[in-house]
Amino acid sequence: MSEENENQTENDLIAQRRQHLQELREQGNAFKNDFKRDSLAADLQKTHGDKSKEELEQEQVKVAVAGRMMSRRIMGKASFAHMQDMTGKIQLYVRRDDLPEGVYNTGFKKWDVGDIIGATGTVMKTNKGELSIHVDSIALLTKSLQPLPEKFHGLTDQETRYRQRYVDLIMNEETRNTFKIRSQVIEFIRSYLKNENYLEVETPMMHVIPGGATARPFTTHHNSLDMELFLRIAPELYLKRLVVGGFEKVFEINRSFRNEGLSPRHNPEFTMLEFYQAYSDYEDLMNLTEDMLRKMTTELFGSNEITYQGETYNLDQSFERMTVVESILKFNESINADNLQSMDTIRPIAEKLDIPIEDSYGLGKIQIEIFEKTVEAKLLAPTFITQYPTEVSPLARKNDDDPFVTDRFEFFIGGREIANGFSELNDPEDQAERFRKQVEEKEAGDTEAMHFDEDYITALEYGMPPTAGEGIGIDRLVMFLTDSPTIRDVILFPHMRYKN
RNA sequence: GGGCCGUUAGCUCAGCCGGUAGAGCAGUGGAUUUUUAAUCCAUUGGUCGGGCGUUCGAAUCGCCCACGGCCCA
Repeated sequence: MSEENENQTENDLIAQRRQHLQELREQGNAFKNDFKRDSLAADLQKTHGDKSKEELEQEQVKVAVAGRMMSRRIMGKASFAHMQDMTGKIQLYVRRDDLPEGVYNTGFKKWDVGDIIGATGTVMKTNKGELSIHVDSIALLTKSLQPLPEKFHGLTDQETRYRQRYVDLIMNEETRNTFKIRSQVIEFIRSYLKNENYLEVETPMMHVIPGGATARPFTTHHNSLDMELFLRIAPELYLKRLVVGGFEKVFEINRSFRNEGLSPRHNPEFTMLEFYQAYSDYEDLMNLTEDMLRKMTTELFGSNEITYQGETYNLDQSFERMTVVESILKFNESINADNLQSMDTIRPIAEKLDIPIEDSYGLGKIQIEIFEKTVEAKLLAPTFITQYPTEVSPLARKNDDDPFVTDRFEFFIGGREIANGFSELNDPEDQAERFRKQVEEKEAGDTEAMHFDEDYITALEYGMPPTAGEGIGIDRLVMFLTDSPTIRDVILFPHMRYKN
């Protein structure tokens, strides 16, 4: 395509900027990298924001700043521009007669909003009281060819925000803030667990046998080994191998992958914290979870009150705890406890709720279906649900008094599952039996059922100390903490369909 | 996978009982030495998501497709 054609098919605004870039190229290196800044916008606001106009005139503080020009108001021989760096914005006051000859008219006035610039000058305050920099030298560092969204409404189109996150980040402070909080959440968890003597580890992302959860995996292929591999659906079985190995407290924060539909709560790759500690049980982990979340909100927000989608949640009060069965009874007045205890009586309940019952479903599975349909979304206040049926918990330790259930909990807040933890099953023979059941279900057509992992059984046969483990969905936790309605708002580059 | 809604200028949006596309911001030219959604005058800019159909005529009506959003599975 000739340059002429290219310009014809290209938007006028871009063509114009390309022309500007061409002129810069003719003057020398158009992508110079010789400007050093010494100050950041937020630091300047913090250090000088409270000073008076007169004080600043006295002090004559010289600074060098750099960033993206976000707006510009030309008023003849003087102009105001806002420049944004990684910490925030600062206003520049640019006067023709304070700059070297020609810079103002043939340089500054021809630059575009969105360009990356560097400026030196003196910290000042305008008559209206805005901290600014009275510029004495200014340079264009990087030409921006793409026009930015409008200054007032900004970028609101969700699709563009996800597909071109860089534009979203340039334009929306809220977005920047969400991802800063995400980073802080992860940083907090690391320091909390390290403080508890945990060791951070990395385990394989590519599994020969996908395990640790019931979900469909992505498959891939290793060329030189000519073998099928699976992207991990959970790190669980590897982390417990490490506990066998003597790392009695381990955690991993990283991606897992599940081959399922997209939704406001599901992204095919998502981030989980999993942690395991020996000589502990699931109650210890409930206590730890409660403590960790409370300290997290205190440290990050200075408060334990979180507002999510219009509801306020207080994490100060101790979190509610109830069993699966108790919760079903609580939210279904028409159901009584006995009805949940036999196939004959639970079937009609499930049918009434339009829950399709597969032949392979046992009592426990049907209980969980009823729970998911009638309870989950109503668990707004922070709540631990405990005693999950053994049938749906193939890696969890059976309860000593009632082997129908396991010593397992899930944590809910705002009607969403955030965490899942249990006393780990460390009886290798029981575990082998559970795997066999999973394989039966897989053979009966359940694509999400687990494989039999022989090496994992071997590991347990060496002896895993009594251990409790938990997984926390980082994306969902961050959604809650940042008041984000969809998981896409907390993942920098969420998965999108290919768009031509 | 199913239902509903959306896709119009770079951005944010009008126009949708069919009559040949508009506004604000951005851009361009001009005025302006403390503005801040700066202001004032003038002005450029569109395969109306894609395709097929109905019609003398489609941004507008119908069908199909793509992408997105919400709800359900």
